[in-house]
Formats: sequence, C-alpha cells, structure tokens
Amino acid sequence: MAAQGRSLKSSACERFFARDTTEVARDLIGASFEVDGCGGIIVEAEAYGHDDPASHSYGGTNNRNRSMFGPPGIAYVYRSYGVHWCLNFVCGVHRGCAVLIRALEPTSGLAHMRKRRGVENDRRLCSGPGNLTKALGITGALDGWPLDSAPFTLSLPEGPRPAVVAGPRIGITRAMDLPWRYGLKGSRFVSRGFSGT
DNA sequence: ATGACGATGCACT
DNA sequence: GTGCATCGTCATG
Repeated sequence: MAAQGRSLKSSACERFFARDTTEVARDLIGASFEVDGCGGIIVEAEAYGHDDPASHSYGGTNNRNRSMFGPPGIAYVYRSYGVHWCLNFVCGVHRGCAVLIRALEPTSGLAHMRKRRGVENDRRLCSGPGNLTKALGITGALDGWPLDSAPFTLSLPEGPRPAVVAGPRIGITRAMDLPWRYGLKGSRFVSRGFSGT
C-alpha cells in the first residue's frame, strides 16, 4: 500500500515517461491510476522495449501498434486473444516502448467495478490485464489517449519508494529471460506471485 | 480468401 | 496445477 501522491501535470507526465521503459515500469508500482473514478494502486506492470522480440513494436509500426510509436505519456490499448482489452503506458527514450499494466489494488469505485466484472472478490477485481480493463471500463476508444487528461487520473507516490520485486514476464514466448515484470512486494493483488517473496 | 497465432481468463482436476 | 474457447490482426497466396 502506497501513499497517494500529487496528480501528474502535463510537463511532469512527459518527463516521467520519457525514460527507460524498465525504470518507468518500476516507478509505476505504487502509483494511483483511475478512469472516471474507478481504479486503485498499480501493483504489477511489465516493461516492453523498442528492440524487444516480445514487444508488439518489434518489427516496426502497423495499424494495431501505431500508438506505441506516439509520444511518451499516452495510452496504448489493444485487443488480446480477440477478447480482452489490455492497457499500456507508452514511454521510453526510443519510440516503440511501453509498460503493460497488469494489476491494481482496487481503491476507488469498487461497486461500479464489481458490477462491471460480475465478481465480489476484490482480490481478483483488477488482477490480470484483461480483468483490469474490464473493471475500469477501458476499451480501444482510449487508444492513444493522453494519460494526464480526463478520464484518466495518474498520481505518483510521494516519499520513499515502495519495495518492488521483479521476475520474468508472463504469457510471452520470446525474450523470456528478461526479468521485466515488476510487482509491489507482498501484494496479494498481483495476477501471479513472484518467486522469492 | 484463408490460416496461424497470441502481452488471457476461466473452468476444471 | 492443466486444458481450451475465442476472434482480431497479420502474413501469405
């Protein structure tokens, strides 16, 4: 659990996201993220790089991934397995980097999110990239949307950094050796546990 | 036009 | 823990 911080203004947003994708992913752990008043604390995120065989941007731009090549600080929303929506934050010092948001600890709009998901179990409410977008009402309509603009609210934690653990990314078949999945240490809201915690 | 493949979630053992 | 439904997107012909 992390303290609520100051909301990200436009200039700070650009500064925050225009850094190495792994640093951004790590620093997003503990941040607060909401869409129209529904959301919570980011407890799990994965980094995807510009020259990363597991990244959608690998091999260049196409119609699906074009927002990955947009400016740092916008959303990249894509359809996974033809069924789920997944949310990324575009970032990096190169084009084509993003952080996949995989799980939140729900703190706001609980009733609305439970209704959207059709579950009462708060532990699973925003756990997993597809579950998270369903709970927050995120669809492809928000692809390319600036993260410092409504309906988004992103606030970074103030004070000491929360304890963050790292491990291999989930659901990929390439570059499986990179420990680019980050999680809030000890959180029971992550989609899967981290070895060694 | 068609086939292959998922940055998944859920039911089930 | 394992099995698999499901369909948008891309590569190929």
